[in-house]
Amino acid sequence: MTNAYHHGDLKNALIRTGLEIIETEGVAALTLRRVARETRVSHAAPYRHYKNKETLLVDLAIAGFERLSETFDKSLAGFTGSAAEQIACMGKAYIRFAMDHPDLYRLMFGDRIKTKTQYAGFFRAYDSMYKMLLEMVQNAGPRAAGDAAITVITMWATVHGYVTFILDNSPDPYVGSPGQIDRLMDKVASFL
Amino acid sequence: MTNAYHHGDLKNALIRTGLEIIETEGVAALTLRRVARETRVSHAAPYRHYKNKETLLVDLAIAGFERLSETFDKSLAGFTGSAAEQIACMGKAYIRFAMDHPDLYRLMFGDRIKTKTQYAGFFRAYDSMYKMLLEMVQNAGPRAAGDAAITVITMWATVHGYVTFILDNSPDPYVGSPGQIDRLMDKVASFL
DNA sequence: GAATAATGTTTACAATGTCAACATAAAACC
DNA sequence: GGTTTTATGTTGACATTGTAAACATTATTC
Repeated sequence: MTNAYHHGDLKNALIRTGLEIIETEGVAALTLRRVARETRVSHAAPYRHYKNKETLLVDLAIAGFERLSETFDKSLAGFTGSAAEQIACMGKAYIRFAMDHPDLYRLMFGDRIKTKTQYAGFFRAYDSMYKMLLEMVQNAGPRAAGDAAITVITMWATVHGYVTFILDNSPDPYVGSPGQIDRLMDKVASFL
Repeated sequence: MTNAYHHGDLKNALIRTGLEIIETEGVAALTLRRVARETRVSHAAPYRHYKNKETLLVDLAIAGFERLSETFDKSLAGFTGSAAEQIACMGKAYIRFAMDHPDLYRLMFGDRIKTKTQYAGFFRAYDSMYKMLLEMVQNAGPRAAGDAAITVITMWATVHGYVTFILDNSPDPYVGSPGQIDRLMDKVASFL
């Protein structure tokens, strides 16, 4: 397995190292050569597994979606409450995830990765999250299909926009305070 | 003025060139050396006017805020309608601006510029826009001061989040269609 | 008019993404 | 079992970039 020459599981090792760098020093510190270095491999080795830097970033973003999914599962495990309460709970979990993993979140939703839909794995991760939200809104009460879509988009846009205000900078000094998050989520839940 | 050696107005010329590059080829194509080249000046000349690349980007973002302001003025000139209609009108102008100048918008609101609040000019531009929105919401009807703030944040976050869905990629294939924009803005106006 | 400050240029450097040429281990095939 | 092929590493090279230092030229100030 772990020869001197052949690594054995380099691709996953690169992903692990990449996530580590993103979480500790941010995406700006993530260079291909550094990922290689910290995985104890030559600077060109990643090219045997990735066409270029962006395709590695795609895998890191996909890993991010998996973690976000787990966060949702945990926050909803054994949750009993109205549809609106459930949505508020998930929204808060979403915001906390973004605040805890700012650069990973940016990688998933920002413009660092261009034309994301061209990457099948990325699209799957994104789309399954959208489908989950759609289902949740539809379970909250009967409505026309088109209406559920616009409701989901509006809610998600609100939370996502708010999160980027927190992460990137805020037009208002109170952005991101716990009290404001609660009030924002109350409003979002009322979109139903 | 325009000597062979001393340019005369290099700083503004750099800003003009930078905006040109952003609008035509995007922020990824904007390198300091290229801005210098297209301004017909040596690659280190910008350093007499800017500490580093980021400080030039800050000036470009500020120019973006000025343009967005003008867009608002135009879209509201002679507008007569309810407060809700006015907000919907401005929201649509905002979305159109972002779609027309995607990379400039990203520069203004994205994470390309770190800790924006440290730049006084940037903060002023940002803050005056926030104040304007706040005033508009307060004019729509009497409400507690704290309530106006959360209302503005929610509205702005929704529109901003929606815009980044359009620019970066969309979880839903209909994101960005004219009909959807109208329906989203109806919802936003109802936040009042 | 000389000293000084402002504003250019040239040269240099380290870091980065990427490619080509080469080396070695693993797998497939006879 | 040995040979060929493929997968997966390494080394070395290159152009581009941001940035700093040293130097040149023009403006400004005393």
